[in-house]
Amino acid sequence: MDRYAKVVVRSNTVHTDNLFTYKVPEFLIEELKEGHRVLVPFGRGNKPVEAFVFEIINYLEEDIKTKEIVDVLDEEPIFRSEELDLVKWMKNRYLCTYIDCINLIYPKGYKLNNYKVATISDDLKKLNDTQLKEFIINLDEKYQQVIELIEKNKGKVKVEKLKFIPNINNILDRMNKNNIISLHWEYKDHKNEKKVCYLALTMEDEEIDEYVKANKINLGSKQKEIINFLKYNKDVEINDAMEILNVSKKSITSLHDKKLITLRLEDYYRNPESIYTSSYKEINLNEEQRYAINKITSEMFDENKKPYMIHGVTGSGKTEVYMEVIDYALNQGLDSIVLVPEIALTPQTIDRFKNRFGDIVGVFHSQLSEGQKHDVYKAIKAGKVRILIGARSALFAPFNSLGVIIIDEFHETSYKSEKNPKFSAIEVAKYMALKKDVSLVLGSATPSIDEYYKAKQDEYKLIEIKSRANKKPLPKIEVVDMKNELNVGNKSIFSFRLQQEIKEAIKNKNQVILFLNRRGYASFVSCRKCGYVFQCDNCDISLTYHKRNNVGRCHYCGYEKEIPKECPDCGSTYVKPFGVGTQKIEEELKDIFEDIKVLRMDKDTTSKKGSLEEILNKFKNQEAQVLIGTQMLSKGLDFENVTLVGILSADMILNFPDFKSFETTFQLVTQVSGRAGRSDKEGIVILQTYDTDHYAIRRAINYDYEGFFDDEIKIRKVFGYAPFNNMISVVISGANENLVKQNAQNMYDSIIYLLQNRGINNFEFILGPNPCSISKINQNYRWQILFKDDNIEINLLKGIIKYICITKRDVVFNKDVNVSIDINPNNVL
DNA sequence: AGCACGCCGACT
DNA sequence: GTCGGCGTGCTC
Repeated sequence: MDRYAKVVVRSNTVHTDNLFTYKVPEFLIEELKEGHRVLVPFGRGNKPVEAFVFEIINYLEEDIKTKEIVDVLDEEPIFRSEELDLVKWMKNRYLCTYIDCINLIYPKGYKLNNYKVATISDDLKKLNDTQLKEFIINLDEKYQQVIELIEKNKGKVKVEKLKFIPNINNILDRMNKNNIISLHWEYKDHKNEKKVCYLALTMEDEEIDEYVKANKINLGSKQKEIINFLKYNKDVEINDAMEILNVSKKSITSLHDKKLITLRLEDYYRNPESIYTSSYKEINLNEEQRYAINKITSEMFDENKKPYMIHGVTGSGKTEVYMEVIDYALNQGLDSIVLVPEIALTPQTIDRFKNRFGDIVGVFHSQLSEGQKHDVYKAIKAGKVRILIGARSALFAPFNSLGVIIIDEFHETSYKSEKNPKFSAIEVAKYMALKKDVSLVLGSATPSIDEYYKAKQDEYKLIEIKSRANKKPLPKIEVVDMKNELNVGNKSIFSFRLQQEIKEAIKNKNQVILFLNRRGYASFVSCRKCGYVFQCDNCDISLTYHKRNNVGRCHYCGYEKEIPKECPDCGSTYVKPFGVGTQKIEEELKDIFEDIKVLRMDKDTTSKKGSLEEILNKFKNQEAQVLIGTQMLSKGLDFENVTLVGILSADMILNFPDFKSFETTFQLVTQVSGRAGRSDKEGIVILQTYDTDHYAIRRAINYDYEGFFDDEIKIRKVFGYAPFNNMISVVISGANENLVKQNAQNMYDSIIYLLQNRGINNFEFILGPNPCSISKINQNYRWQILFKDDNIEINLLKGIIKYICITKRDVVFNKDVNVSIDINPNNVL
């Protein structure tokens, strides 16, 4: 019986984002499985490309011509059927391509390179040397050049290496047609796996000297050293040997040539103990923690269990709960995934897991190279890594028996991807939990409003932890009204109250954390006379002033320019920086408190590898009294000597033009406050704001999450925001402003037309087209249309957007504009 | 997208 | 008739 395979072809465009049907050749019928990686001829030139088998069928659904699969690329399928389902689900949910999803869940451990080659045609090969020479001499000069190059390259040359010849494609075409050369595609399948080389002697220790003598082998002193070393050390890694003995690779290969040693290649990852033994440590868990652990572990093998949401105040010991749950799972033979918001910011968490569980803890994040990712995947498949800590992409790790997924600080925006596929790790985790019966645990001190609403609707089992693990109360938050500070003549960024508390903390040898949501020195530079504001040349963004080298820097594209003394517009010298950034805080702090030691933690000081750890260690070792930082500070840092937290301006986040800004304010205030008083010392928080009456501030200072939730959910309901509606953002961008605008309008008109055809005449759920809040990034103008699934079924809405933006893309949009679809985006800038 | 192919004008 | 360049349309 005939067999056919429906495959997804590796080609990075939406135009080929379909399932293609290929005939399965006779010799592969037995072997080929769904999830296999195969090689198929694609396009008119039958270019060999990598493809992924999604389905195997034994009849053709319609009368289409098919080509045959060339070969299967790996012994085993790389995807299980549940992973294929996940790809299909994500593609549909986030309106992205198959390949976007495949790239996400399968690190490119293998690289398939294809290239076109030219060889002498079979006809010419039949000629003898003199005939050939005569034939060539009569050819066009350019033809001769090509043949020369082919012969120089041992009868075969890559077409891409001939590109320096003008009009080469035409020349090759004609030579091909005239049967002078033949053109065809070749490929190479690279395995991108890291291997380690081990050395060992080929014979017993005693025999070796005799063998050397008997065969009269000359050994250099270095070579003798290696042999002696190997007598006493078994299985030496080649790099170690080279380093310890200070020998070159040449000496080692030469010993190998003399058949005295063997070289053995093995997979890169270390061999940790693969059998897990629980290292019992007395941990004092409080009743609430124990309840949470019991609840989750007792239901681990229940079918159709709901996901859990742990709402625990800052410092409530959620990590201990996670670790106990994971420990239980391990003892039951189940593996775990722990998602953290940003791997770089959580060295403390990783340390805690490694201390407790040892070598079976793996780390995974997007900054790893493709090869490194592949190594981690292999270790997971081999059962050598059983707990994986990572950013959102760690969710797709190929565990054989996954039992637990934990998402820590799940309210963080980093769980939503900004690039294709623009997935939400929480949504995907829920999908996976449902399909695989995994225990999913979301934890946060400040749950996002939409998920908490769902918890109240019984989609989650809500577990509350209301007391801190150290039994200390949460630090008191004191509000300072900055309007009054101005009235009493304090123009400084620091209120008198905050200054007083800083003094007090330093006197008592305690530490201080100051939080400000903006890096740099000043938020913008402008001319006091004419109001000119320095802007980025590439983006619609004002430049942030960085005092050290007197430049304005764009925080979107990195553009920098020197700030002149005179206004480029009116020529006046009243050019001044406005607003405050972390740099300015540092400067002003040093003005007020002489001899104070300050550390600054923001994107500017932590961009170098290892610099974050350095800053954290310095602060931990009390080398500085004050740590100034941005958002980064809110993410789970634990310093026992911090007694004072200063929030310098809560308004900055509050006034952000986004519907989630109140939620973000509440979360940041709560999280940052939670950094104080984490050990035996009690903490205090000073919060400075101009808007003392705002409910986000009032609720936050009382740690009243429920109250904030009640206030906020009413507003969300009235305006139809999440969780009551989904929001879909379509951004059209391009270098030509008019074209972008026109295309946005074109899309709007097409959508309206389709909706009217379906009898829908109320378009209030569509906003736009409008220029984006940030109307230009990197020389690209941006227009936006926003949709809410108000009065329209989400799948109908998505179907229409998909039809316009993907299926009919070429008709609706110019090829020079870029169309980006985001389902429930983090922000709508 | 990326590739092959076909059409057309220029030039010998 | 040949060369060089560009526009077009399809991909199992």
